[in-house]
Amino acid sequence: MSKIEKFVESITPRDEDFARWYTDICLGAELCSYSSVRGCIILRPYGYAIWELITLELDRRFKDTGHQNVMMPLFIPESMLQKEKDHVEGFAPEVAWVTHGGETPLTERLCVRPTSEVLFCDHYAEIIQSWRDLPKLYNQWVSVVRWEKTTRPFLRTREFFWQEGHTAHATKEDAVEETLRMLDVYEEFYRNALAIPVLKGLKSESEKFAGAVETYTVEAMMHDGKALQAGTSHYLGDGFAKAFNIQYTDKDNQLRYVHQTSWGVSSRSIGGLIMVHGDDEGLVLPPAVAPIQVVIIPIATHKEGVLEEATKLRDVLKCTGLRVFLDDSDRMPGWKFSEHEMKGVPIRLEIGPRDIAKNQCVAVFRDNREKVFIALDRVAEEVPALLDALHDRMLERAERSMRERIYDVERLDAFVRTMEEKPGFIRASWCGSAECEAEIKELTTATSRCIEEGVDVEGRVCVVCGKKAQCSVFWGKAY
RNA sequence: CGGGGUGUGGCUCAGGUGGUAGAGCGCUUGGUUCGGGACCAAGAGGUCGCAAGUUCAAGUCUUGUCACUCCGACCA
Repeated sequence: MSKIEKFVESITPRDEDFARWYTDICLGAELCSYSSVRGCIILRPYGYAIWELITLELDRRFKDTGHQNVMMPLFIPESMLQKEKDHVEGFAPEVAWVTHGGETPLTERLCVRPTSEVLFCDHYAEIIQSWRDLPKLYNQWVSVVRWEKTTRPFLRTREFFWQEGHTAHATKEDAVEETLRMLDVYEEFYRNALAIPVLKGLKSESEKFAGAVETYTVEAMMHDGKALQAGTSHYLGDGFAKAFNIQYTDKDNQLRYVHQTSWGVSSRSIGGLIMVHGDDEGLVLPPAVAPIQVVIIPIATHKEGVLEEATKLRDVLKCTGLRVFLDDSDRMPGWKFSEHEMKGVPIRLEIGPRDIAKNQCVAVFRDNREKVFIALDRVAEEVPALLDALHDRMLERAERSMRERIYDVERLDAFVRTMEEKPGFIRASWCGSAECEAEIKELTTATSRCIEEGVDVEGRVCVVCGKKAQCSVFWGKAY
């Protein structure tokens, strides 16, 4: 074993160097490659397949809630971007500009979209006239560019893939309802598709989206205790509508401004998958977004009947609609085991001469490595149920891991000490002032992740200044 | 933007004091193997990041430059 081990490709142990472990997985599981442009990645087939499944899961939910897909242009004229003041100021530092067409300088430079609020607004101003035109429930699947200085695969890339929903409503109530509805969609998606539990809530003033009235977020806790902003949903109010003159004639023949929302989830969610579920053997994927849900590994393929039985097994499983892969390459079985563990395949089925003699196969689960025998004529019924159970275990484990690492703190010194000593989130009351929030960032580098919903803080005081608390906040170091 | 590090086959790296490039892994072909990363044999593959300079001679020395990477600052 030790002689072999030397030659075996291995990844950095997770708890030795989390950042290197993360990169090792991205490359080792063949999710992505670095590209020749710093901060941009190439999504390889396996990584893209995961993204494709994520988009399918989300898109289905968007359609179910009445949304339509559109495609806006890649470029935004500078003058259009500048119409909403807060919005430009927020994005200006990280915008990429197109200045030339061929050799000819452009009369107005074009921004490569960092997000598409203004494009949607410009279009909405054109197509919305009457209350009958509302609501407009649009979404688009595109990539956007933000010229980041520090980049990491999936977590912070200069170009990333995402969906951005943009809606226009007649009233504030409708828009706020939409904002919260999509936040719930995100939460449900993260739990049921990615097996990732999230904290849901409102962002503080300093953390909210440039140009929004309110920003809601779903925040997930990674294995190292840091927070990943996993999705945001913004209530934009009528600020954009006023800047872009998006008005409609209401039933009472009065001109009114629309109220808008926007919301997005990006390819960063893949980073979340890696950092929530991965282990020292590699990626661990929840079945819903696993490009291969079941890998079949035949043992002793040169022996009579093995490949035939393995193929039969594959065909039976395919009929149940599962994504199955029969690895009949000429690699050693051990090599295949490791390879598919690295790729996070939820269930491995082994079938060899000894199994065939007993009319069974061996199932091994990626999450807990447990092994069970399944009768060949029971595979089609049992495997789907085993996958469901695997998803539930993954979610449960992630949930426990998060809950166990949220610490309640009442005083600033305890806050600082806890943040230093224990990876995870802190739950602490806050007066709502930007000064106190800044002080915590200054002392600990942690930021407010979101405001806890439905909590009565009567009688409580701010963890920093000791004045009357306005709300309970989750704090953490963030990616 | 500041500081450190690294650029040599696809990958990881070796090449004291200059003399015209090597290993392991991977890859190709054939054979034997197959229940946790096999073995044997024969092959293919490199203008040493780029550009100047010193020298009879540069992977090696000098200068410049570019890229990547780590730490910090910044950052939705």
